[in-house]
Amino acid sequence: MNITIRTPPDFNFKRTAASHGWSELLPFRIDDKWSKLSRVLDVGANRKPVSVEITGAKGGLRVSVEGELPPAAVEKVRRDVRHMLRLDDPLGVFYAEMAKEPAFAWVARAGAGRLLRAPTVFEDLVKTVCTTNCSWSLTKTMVSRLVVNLGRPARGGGHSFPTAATLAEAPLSFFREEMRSGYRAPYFKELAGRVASGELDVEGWLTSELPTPELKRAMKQVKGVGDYAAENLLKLVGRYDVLALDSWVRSTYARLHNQGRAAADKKIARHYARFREWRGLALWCDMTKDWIKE
DNA sequence: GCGTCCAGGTCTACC
DNA sequence: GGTAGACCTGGACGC
Repeated sequence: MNITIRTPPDFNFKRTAASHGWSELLPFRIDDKWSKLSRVLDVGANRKPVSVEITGAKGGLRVSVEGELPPAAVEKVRRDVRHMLRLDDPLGVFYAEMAKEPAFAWVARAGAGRLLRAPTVFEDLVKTVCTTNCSWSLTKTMVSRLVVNLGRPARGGGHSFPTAATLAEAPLSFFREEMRSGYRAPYFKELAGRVASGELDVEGWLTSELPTPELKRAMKQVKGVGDYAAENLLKLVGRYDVLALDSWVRSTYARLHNQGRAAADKKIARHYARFREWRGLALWCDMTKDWIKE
């Protein structure tokens, strides 16, 4: 069956699907042209997960699912797709700010700035820890092993992202010997236990009223989450007054704005400071401008 | 084939 | 509060 989802006028499917590396991490998949985003979604504890294919259509999205789904499951798919592709994020003020500067005016024209995210903060959190202190290829390998081994098989192929409860039940040896996550293994085990027991409400970060520095402090209470990981997560919950500097951003900044020489973090911060609460998003758009030709 | 470096960093101990 | 050293893994690179 096909589900149609209306999108805002400034929405750009390709820019969103390819906004950062998440589309390459299971249970997401992206085609070579960045025109079809696939994803396995949970549609209820008593139903098999479903594999959906999302493509851009005029004025909206087409979400294809194998077979038919009951109304409640259709509603869950709609909700997840809207959340993942940030369809309800208010970016009008951001685009107005970007349009004021010639070097950033393309952002509003292109409809860039929607950062793809998972249906749950828990998944984004686990994946973010998988990006730290390793190559991108190792990140993909660790996430794939986690999803394939612990995720539920889906109708239409693939596996869902495992829940915190599933991770909590897995032995520490799984994270070490199967996932091969190295020193991160006890971090995942501890995090999953805290989330599954209800001690830690990471989904609440989406609607938290804490000021960003306090929310960042709360995020850093999770083992394996430092400055970069917390700031990356902040962007994924809609806070852009942080930069999330990592080695890739630093080297890209050096190439684009510093004649190939390494720049101090303070210099990078100064470069984007004028964008205030949008500086993190302005930086990311700047770094990824050439990923897609206008 | 082997050793070294380092990648989309973080933690701990120590000062 | 700032910093050195340790930490898993695996791909790239030099020899």
